[in-house]
Amino acid sequence: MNKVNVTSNDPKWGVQAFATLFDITPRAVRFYEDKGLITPCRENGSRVFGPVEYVRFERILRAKRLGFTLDDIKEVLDVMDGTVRAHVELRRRRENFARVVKNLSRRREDIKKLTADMTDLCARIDTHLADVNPDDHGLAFAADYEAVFREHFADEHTSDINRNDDNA
Amino acid sequence: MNKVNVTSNDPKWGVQAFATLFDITPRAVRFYEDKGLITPCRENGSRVFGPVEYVRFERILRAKRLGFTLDDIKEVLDVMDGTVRAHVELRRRRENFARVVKNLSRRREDIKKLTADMTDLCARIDTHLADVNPDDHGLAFAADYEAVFREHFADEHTSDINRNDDNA
DNA sequence: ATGTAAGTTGACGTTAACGTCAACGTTATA
DNA sequence: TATAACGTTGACGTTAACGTCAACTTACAT
Repeated sequence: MNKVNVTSNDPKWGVQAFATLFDITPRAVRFYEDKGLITPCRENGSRVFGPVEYVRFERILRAKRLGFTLDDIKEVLDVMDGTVRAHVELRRRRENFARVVKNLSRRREDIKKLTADMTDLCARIDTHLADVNPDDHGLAFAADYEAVFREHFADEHTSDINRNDDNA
Repeated sequence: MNKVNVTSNDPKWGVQAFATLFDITPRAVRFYEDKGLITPCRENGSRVFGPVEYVRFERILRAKRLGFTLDDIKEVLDVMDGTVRAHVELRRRRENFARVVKNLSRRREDIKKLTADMTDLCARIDTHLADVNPDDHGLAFAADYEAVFREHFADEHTSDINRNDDNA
């Protein structure tokens, strides 16, 4: 329970080292600071990144990979930092966050389907490359998907009532 | 096996109707055509979208939601359409596709973690909003995540040897 | 003292994915 | 016949997320 604040042997990075940790450029890191996503401490002018910045940045990039904008991410970080005291605003953001969570499960479905599609495609390519004679390989896909459309389309549009929007 | 080409009672949409089906603008649809992602048939000048375009567009947007660029997506569609005959190029793309599939499983992890984070945050907001006295709620997060960093960081960097790049 | 490697702040350029007009053609309905 | 309603093709504007300089400081090894 004692807040000793032992930052002695904690790892520290300059902007260059920190950037390469996440496989990005120093420019990107500075850009994120300008946007207010991270606020590294300074030692005579230079930025110094520690463990706190590391975990924070991990989550930033995680969200970014999933297609969220930096403004979206800041909306979350602000709440985490406790800089959003107004209850009305907190409630507003909480609703958005809840929507995001819902959409994330839909993303999972997207990943499933895309993974299936891509592995299937890879398999088709393999068989085609292994094949000796080049037959009408290209049209296979269109034919397949035209066939199963009716059922698919029916499904989509009976459940069309409860639609909801995208990301943030 | 008989290619009857029964397009009689198939659903058809104009660009406006088609766009609203996917909750986007006609401009976006036209843009995708300019990029070569879809090629709807024409009836005296106007674009006409059918089932084929529908399923195609579904997949396009699915990939887009996961952060892929339109050029990335076109690389896939070209192969599906069979317009990439050169074996060398086919092999090249197949490798990329395989990488994409691998990265998609990492995306799943991203979703998991972000979902956990967001639901946790929502819960914290709820308890804070329900609470009567406003105590030092804001700092909770930073403290929590500083604590678990060491172990976390060690994990990250022992498995740092087998890194691989991002999307396409 | 002189590189050299690391950092800094502007300022401007760039790319993707559209938005936003403008100017125009076609069809159906009052 | 006129006036919507729906379509078309440019052409230009916009935003996010940086890249790419330039001009400069600071720390340290030779």
